[in-house]
Amino acid sequence: MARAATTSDAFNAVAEPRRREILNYLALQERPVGEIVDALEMEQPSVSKHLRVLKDVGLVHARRDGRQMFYRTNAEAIRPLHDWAGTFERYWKHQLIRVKERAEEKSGAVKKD
Amino acid sequence: MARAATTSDAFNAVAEPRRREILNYLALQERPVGEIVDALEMEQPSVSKHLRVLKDVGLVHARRDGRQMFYRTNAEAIRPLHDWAGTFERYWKHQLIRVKERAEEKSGAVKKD
DNA sequence: TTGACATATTCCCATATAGGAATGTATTGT
DNA sequence: ACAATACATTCCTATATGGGAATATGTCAA
Repeated sequence: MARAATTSDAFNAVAEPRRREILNYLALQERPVGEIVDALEMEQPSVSKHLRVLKDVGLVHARRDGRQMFYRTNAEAIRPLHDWAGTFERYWKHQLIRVKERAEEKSGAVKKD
Repeated sequence: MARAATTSDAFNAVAEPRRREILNYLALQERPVGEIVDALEMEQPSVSKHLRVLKDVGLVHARRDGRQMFYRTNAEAIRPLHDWAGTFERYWKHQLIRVKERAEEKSGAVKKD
């Protein structure tokens, strides 16, 4: 079997750097495709294709206004990713504590703040 | 150009569901490959290959003990992902506030708690 | 050294891109 | 209706898988 489709979920969709750039840009406010093309200096078809992927997994919402299509980031869809990564927070905090403890042992100092 | 390599960064590496399972499992404590195989019911070569990818991007650390290789999650490497997703936190909070406000408008109730 | 155990790597293949080029579609102005 | 504008989709191709099977490598025990 090949790799999972980028359209399968948010994890795969944000694995692409350009798509993260688009999400960052659209988080500030909704924008028509043309502005994304100009701002991020990407080819228009490329932007449309990335937006299609993002829309399919629910990471962006689209609204038509005349000839333009306005897109905006649906931050809510990024939460599962944040939550998953967050489950490791206690582990990296523990690691930092251990690093700090070792540093204090080495220095021989007993800080009391 | 094809899709970016899974070894290019943590984002690509965790896009694979089985690799997230492995990271979850190894976060609790270090484990030899054989236990991962048994616990997650995956083929041994498959586990070794996923571990290789995870190690290449720094998401796990390995330690040899006799014939066994013990792996453990390097939570620190997951922080960039958590941080990136976290930049959207204020946006989804805003959305929740708006949803709440609309709900209150509709109900016509003025809660004072 | 030989055999067994624990992992890692290689080979093969079906599949899914991502980018570039070209083309199709929707909407507006005249 | 027709041209122009703004996007979306299709076609093509090089590339990168991820799983299964087979094999190679590393380590320990006798």
